[in-house]
Amino acid sequence: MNLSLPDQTMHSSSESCLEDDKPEVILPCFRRNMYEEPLAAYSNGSIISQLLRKTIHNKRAIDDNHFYLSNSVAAADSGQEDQSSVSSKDSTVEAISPSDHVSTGVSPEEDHPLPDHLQAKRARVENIIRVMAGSPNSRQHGDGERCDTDAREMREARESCRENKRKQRLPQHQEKPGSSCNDNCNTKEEECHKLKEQLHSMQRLLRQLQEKFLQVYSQEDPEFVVREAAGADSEHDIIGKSTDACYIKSQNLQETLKQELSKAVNDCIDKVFKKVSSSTDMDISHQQRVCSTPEIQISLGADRKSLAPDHSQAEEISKSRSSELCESSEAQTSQDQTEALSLVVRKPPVTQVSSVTPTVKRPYPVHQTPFQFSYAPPLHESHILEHLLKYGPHSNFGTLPCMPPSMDRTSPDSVDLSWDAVAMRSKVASSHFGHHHRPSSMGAVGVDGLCLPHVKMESGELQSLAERNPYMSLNISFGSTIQFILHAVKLICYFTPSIFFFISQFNRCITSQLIKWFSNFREFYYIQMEKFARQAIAEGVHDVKDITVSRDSELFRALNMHYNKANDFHVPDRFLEVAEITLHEFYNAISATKDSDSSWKKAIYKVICKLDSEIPEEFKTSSYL
DNA sequence: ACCTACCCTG
DNA sequence: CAGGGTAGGT
Repeated sequence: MNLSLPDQTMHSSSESCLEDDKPEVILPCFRRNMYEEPLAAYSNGSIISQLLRKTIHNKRAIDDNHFYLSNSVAAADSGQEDQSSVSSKDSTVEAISPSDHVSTGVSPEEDHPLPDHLQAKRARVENIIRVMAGSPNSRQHGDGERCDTDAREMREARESCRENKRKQRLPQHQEKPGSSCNDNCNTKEEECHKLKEQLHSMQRLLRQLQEKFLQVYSQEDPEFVVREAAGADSEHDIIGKSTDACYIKSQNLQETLKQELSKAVNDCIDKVFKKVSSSTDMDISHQQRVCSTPEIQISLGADRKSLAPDHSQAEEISKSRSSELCESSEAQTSQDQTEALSLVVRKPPVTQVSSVTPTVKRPYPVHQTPFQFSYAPPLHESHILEHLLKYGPHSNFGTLPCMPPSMDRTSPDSVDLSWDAVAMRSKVASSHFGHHHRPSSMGAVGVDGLCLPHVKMESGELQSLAERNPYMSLNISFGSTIQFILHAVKLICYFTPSIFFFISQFNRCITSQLIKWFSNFREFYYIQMEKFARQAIAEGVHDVKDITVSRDSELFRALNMHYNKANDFHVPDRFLEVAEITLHEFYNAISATKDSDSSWKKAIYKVICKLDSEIPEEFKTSSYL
């Protein structure tokens, strides 16, 4: 833990790290996309429908594990080909994204009028979006910088909301008359934020999808690109008259995507390392060594087709979601992070591990690798780091090896929140972490893998560390994960050595959290001591020697209930001794009326802190956690 | 100015 | 257990 760093530097680094959205980094590869201009021209309300219309309806892509995307696509699908499912769709979509209901002139829904309640809902959503469009913060999308600014402003607005909440809790009674209005405003504002973020997410997500589809079709059917480039007419042709053809193509889409993505894997890795090695002489041999560890070689040597099709696609979708839905997921939960970061790392179920391990023995690039090492500055360190953490250096950080599928779904939240939380706040919502059962992909990485001193560790050391510590050795692929992340971190440092400050901020927040916890524990301890000391005095105990602390003592039970509720830890005898001494100190001080002094406890603290014991080694590792 | 302990509140 | 105010130390 490094607490001696310049705060201002760290703050500036970390804050900008976390407050920036990164469409600029994510999307450079899309700039050549012919969809870029139409995207920018679409209104807020129409863009989703337009994009969805362009998107090939691949029902196989609809995976329950990816509810967000599935609902988006399902909405379009059902609108076109299965009106009977409208009502069920509505119930599903309602809580997901209002964007799904927003349509334009080409919407098939026009041909099939919606039920009244759906129309009302649609009108409501459209109205909200119109309000957003008219707000000062609202802008047309398709411009990365603007998205960036929007996201930042939304965060600021959320912070402002949070600030308002905080102020409302203050005993300032003058706010009473307007409190309900404030609540309404805040609620509405939050709703707008949610919608806005969801829109952004959907736009980016769909843009990625378009890019992928475009590439696929450009190879399978060069005319497709020509038709697409021809403009709206050809688009209508594809969407309307040629829908069947699209569907037929969609049958092969999954396989094609898989193949294309797989083909890109080795090429990208090779290119990246060639570029890196040619651009620097920094320890590149080591990095290559890291990337060619036997474990990784196994994966490299594996047949690309060995990637299960479903998994491959799921991975693809997951990747998209990983990046696109960070903000929206956070917005959907609409919760401040109020719970402590789980520092205890637990093993995920083995079955879950095995199901995802094959995909993450190594980074998986895709054609549209948003992060390119040749991409010129200005890239803020936070861009790179966040992107790496979201995508990995080759766009696949969303499927970390030690993340079971269930966590995979929440990975965007987890990743994003991890960094957000640790840098902005010192706490992380447990809901995002699977209620403390979250595997340690980020926990261990954040605390250990990215801690700068640890970065210097060789991968072998990390592996052995993982093996020694059962709370770190989550599964067999933990080592490769660490290697992967270690590698990513090193590469980050090529661009931004000052990432160190971000890491420092991370540690600072972790430290602050720990300080708070220990402070609370300590507080409870001394409160109990004072309480029982006064109780003894009140009960007429005259001799301090009459006050003892044993395992049967009420004091001990109270403390044990607090620290060791499950009673699964054998409290050392030494604690009883120290507790008794503490009690005596309090008794004596109170008896001597020293408690009239405001700092009378400090003398006791001084005495007690000298009695502290060494923490046993085994306790530090795992077995008592 | 910054950090921390202490204290209080919810 | 967390958040926040305050006081005191550096």
